[in-house]
Amino acid sequence: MTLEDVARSAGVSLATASRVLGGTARVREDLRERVLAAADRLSYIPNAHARALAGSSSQVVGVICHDVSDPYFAGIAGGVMRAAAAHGLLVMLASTFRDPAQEVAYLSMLRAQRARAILLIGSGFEDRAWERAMNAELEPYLRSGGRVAVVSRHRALKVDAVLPENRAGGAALARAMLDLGHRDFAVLSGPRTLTTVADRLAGFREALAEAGVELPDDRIVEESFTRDGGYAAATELIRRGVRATCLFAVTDVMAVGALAALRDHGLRVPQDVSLAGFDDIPIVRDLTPPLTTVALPLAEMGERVMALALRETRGSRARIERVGGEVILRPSTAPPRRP
Amino acid sequence: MTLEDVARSAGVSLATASRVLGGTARVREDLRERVLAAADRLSYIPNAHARALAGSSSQVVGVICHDVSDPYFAGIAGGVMRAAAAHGLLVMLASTFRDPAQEVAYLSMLRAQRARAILLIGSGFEDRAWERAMNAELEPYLRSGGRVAVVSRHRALKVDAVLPENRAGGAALARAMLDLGHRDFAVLSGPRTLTTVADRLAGFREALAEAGVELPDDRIVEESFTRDGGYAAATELIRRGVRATCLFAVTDVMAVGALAALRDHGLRVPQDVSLAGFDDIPIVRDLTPPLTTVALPLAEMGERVMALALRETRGSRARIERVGGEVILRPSTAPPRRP
DNA sequence: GCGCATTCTGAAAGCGCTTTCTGATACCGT
DNA sequence: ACGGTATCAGAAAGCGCTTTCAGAATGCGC
Repeated sequence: MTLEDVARSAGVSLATASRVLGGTARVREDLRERVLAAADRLSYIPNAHARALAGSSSQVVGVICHDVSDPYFAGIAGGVMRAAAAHGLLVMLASTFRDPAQEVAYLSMLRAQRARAILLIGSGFEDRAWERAMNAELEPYLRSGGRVAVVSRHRALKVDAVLPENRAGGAALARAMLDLGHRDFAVLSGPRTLTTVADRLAGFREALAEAGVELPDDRIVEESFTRDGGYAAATELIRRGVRATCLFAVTDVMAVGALAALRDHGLRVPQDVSLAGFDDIPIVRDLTPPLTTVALPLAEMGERVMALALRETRGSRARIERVGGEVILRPSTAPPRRP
Repeated sequence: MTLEDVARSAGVSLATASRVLGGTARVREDLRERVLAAADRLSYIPNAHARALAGSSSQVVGVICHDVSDPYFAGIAGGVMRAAAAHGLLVMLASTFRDPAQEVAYLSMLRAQRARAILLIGSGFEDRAWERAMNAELEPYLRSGGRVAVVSRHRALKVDAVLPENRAGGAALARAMLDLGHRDFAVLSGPRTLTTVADRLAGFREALAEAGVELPDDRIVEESFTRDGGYAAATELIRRGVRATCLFAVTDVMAVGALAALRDHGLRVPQDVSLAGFDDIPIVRDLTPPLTTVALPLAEMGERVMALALRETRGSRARIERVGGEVILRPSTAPPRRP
């Protein structure tokens, strides 16, 4: 079933049928209706490939994230899909499972698909080779008219970005904990080669330093960026006998694991130790105790990054939108027990 | 940068370059290398549209689900992506946000994209018009060689399917609760027009009936399929003064909301009331108390439905794979308090 | 050293669509 | 009633690739 069939069945030329279905130009009303009727009658489905090839448009945007099944990315992806739907776009979603090489590979595939825009969601890697490879893909893509926007990347790329207030959020959280009276901290960290982690940690540390509180390196445990990573990190801290009154997990997902580990070791939150996370994924308010965290408007971030990628932008420079960073105090943090 | 440029730069014909890059036929070693070198030198990126148009392959599979940001779908989507990556496929993911019309629209878009396979994830709707529209899209797609596989649909569609043991799981859960000594039940239900809900409910009810236990309709509260829906449903039950000793939320996500509602109303789980869910999304084991539920291997379901869609299948009939259904007893359920 | 079978390469025909470009038709003023 | 200007339909040229089809080059046996 091709356009030609439709045209023939409607008794008009191929060009006219194309104009009607594409809405490209004015066509006399009666012809228009005949074409539409024919298309309907034959249940014609246009071939997106032929369209893209001839026209060079493409109704597809590509999204690359670390892992869709992680609530953080799932939340952002939800926002992206909503925005895409509003524009009649299709989304190609790829999970790299945190493998830099996969990310480059997907980028290249999305280029081959002539995606109208490419969104990179989630932390970049501190890795020179990866960075070079990414830029080698991105730069020609941009030059060929592709649009790129990112969430949570470092500034190496000169593209539009939605930037969570990682550093400021970390700092705000630290101040909030200091205000509660805490002086002994420990951090459950993800891989520090991820910019997101580095930023959150840096902000947290700086705010502590400003208050004259040290955060020695042995108070930072580095584990994978998952629930089990959080569990392992908290367990390790306990094993080491670290006597902190407040734990900061750099993501909520890790905090969930940490909470389980603390409970399993007979520590009560917040009576024995306070625990805070980062992201405000939906579930954390339903934990027991509900988790103090730094809020990020996940779905909105997805919508905004999509909007950035779609905006007309001939010549204007990269736009940065900062979001979130507000501390949400919940019962998982409390003043430290008087010794 | 087209294949022609590569061919010219390598000093071979277009056809030869195509054969080398497509791996379609044997090409003399030295020519092969020259083509590869030229492609690399020019950082050639093939045009997937031209490829699909000429060849009729397509490296893309389409996935339609209700909502990626829901942990249930996110988990399955994770499995799908993993399987897709293993086959070098790209995934177009669409969220319908539970709108049947959207589902049909996406199906049509994916057809236009000539997706190699289309996966429908999640409950179907009990809606004749929708069913007709879906079949009208699906049938020609299948006839044109497209592959379709589903997770959790009813049998109206004659396609490969991964079917969670909704009915059997509901029944098994009911029996487990009966074994604990419960006789007074209430159900926090999602829209019963969704086949998934209907099946879980039916299984649950049947098993109760077999034990001579009634589940009157006023013990079933129907709310939206979300955390807040669960909260609302539990609140409504409390408002009505229903004195059940065991609550069954038809999805874990609803159970999360229900747990919050119960706590907010001063009811302890499981001392005052037992609560069970369905799906075993990752978070529920970290709730307080950890939630009894019926396990579904989400990621595996994603991988299997992808495998079904990809298998060679000239002529063979639709294959059904049943998964999950095992009751996981956790502390959210306990014997009822002796009155 | 010749003929034939066997690879392998190149020319060319599409795949289904968009978009000039050209030509036909209708409409306006005078 | 006529030339000139808008409108609008149709023919045809690609978009970048795959894949026949036919022909060139190679290898083999005798």
